[in-house]
Amino acid sequence: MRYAIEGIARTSKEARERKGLSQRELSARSGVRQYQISKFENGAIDLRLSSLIELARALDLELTLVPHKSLSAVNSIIRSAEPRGRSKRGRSEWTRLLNELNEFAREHPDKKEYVQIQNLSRTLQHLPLSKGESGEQQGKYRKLFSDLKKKQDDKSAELLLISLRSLRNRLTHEVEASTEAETVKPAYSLDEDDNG
Amino acid sequence: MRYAIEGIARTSKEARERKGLSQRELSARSGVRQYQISKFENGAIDLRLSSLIELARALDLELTLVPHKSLSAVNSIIRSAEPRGRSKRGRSEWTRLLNELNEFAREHPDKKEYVQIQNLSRTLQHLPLSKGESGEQQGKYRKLFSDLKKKQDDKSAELLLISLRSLRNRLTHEVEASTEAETVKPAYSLDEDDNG
DNA sequence: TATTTTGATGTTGAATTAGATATCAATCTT
DNA sequence: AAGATTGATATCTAATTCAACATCAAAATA
Repeated sequence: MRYAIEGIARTSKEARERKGLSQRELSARSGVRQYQISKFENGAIDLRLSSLIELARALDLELTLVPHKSLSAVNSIIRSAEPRGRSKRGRSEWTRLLNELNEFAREHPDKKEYVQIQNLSRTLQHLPLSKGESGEQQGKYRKLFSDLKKKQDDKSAELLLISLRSLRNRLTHEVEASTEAETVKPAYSLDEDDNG
Repeated sequence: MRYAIEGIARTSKEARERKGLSQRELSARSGVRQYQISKFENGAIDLRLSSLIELARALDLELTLVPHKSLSAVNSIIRSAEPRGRSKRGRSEWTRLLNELNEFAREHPDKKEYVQIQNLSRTLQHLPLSKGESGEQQGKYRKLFSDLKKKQDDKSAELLLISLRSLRNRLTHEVEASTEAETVKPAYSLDEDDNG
C-alpha cells in the first residue's frame, strides 16, 4: 500500500535535486511548506492531492494516471528523456551554481554584462557537462562568481563572462559532435519559468 | 490550480465506467468510501494521496509523475492503448453484463457449464463489440442470463453458453480480419484480478 | 574557524478529510 | 407498477493535514 507513495516521493525528491533546488526554494515556488516537503519525501506524511499537484507543477512534473497496461512503455519513455550526464552529485551542484548565477543576474539588471551572464546560465542549463568539466573544475566558476558577488565591479563580471562563454563554446561543440552518433540528445531540464 | 485535479478525477471516473463498476463496487474494492468517490469525481473533495492511490490501484491505474517534456509522448501512448470500441454507453453496459456473468459463475463453481461461462466472459472482455452487436442486440444475452439466474437449470445454462460461444467466434474473426489493417489491437481492459 | 544554509522536527490552533451511517431522487430491472 | 440499484448528500465524531512560527544539528561556504 505504502510503496506507490514512496515511489512518488522518491521521484519528486530526485526531480528537486536534479534541479538543484533546496526544500525551502521549492517551498517558495510551490507554496507547500518546507516541513511538509521534508516529511513527504521521508514518507512521514499523507499529502493532500492539491499539495502534491502544486509540488509537481513547481518541478515541471505532471501527476498522471497511467493504465498498468501502458506502464512499462511510459516508464521507458520517461527514462529515455532523462539526462544521462555525469554523476548525480556533480550535476546537482553544477545546476545549483547555474541557478544562483541566474538569480544574481536577474536581481541586478543594471549592467548589461549581467544580462549576458543570465543568458549564458540559461543556455548552459541545457548542455550536458563534459567529463573534463565535472568535479573540481567547477570550483573555478564558483570562485569567479564569489569574486563578482563580493566586488561587483566590471572586471570581475567580465572575467566570469569570458570564462562562461568559453565553456559554452566547448560544450556546444561536444554536443554537435555527439549528435551524429546518438539519437536522443541529453539535456538538463531546469526551471525555465518566471522570467517576466 | 484546480484543473489538474479535475483531469485526474475525470480520468478516474472514465476508468471506473469503462470497467462497468458502480461507485459502491469500486468502494468495496478500494476501501475508499462511496461518498468520497462521488465527491472526488465531482471535484468537491481534496483527497489524500493514499486514498487516490488505493482508488487507482483498484482501477488498474498507477499514479505517476511525468516530466512535462515527456507528457505528449506519454499521452499518445496511453491513447493508443485505449479501446476504440462502440459508444461509451453501450460499452459500459456490455462490460457490466460481462462482470455480472463472471461474478455469477464464480459464485457457482458446482456445474462445469458455469466454469465455461466464466472463461467466455473473460475472453469477451478483451474483444471489441462489433457494430452489429451493440445496442439492442445485447438484450438477448441479458435475457438469457436472467433466465439462468431464475431457473438455474442445465438447459438455461446451455442456451447461454451456446449463444456466448457463437458471439466469441464472430468477434474473434472480426479482430483477426482487422488486424491486417490496424497496427494496435483494441482490447477492453477489465478487472482481471481476484480470481483466487 | 565563523557564518550560512539545509533538512528534519516540534507546537498550537484552525480546517478538512476519513469513518460510519443514513437518506433521497432518478434509473434500471423484474 | 413494485423493487433494487445508482449517484449525490447530510450528520456527527475522530484523526490528520495545514498554517505559522520556531528550533536544531549537520553540512556547505566564506
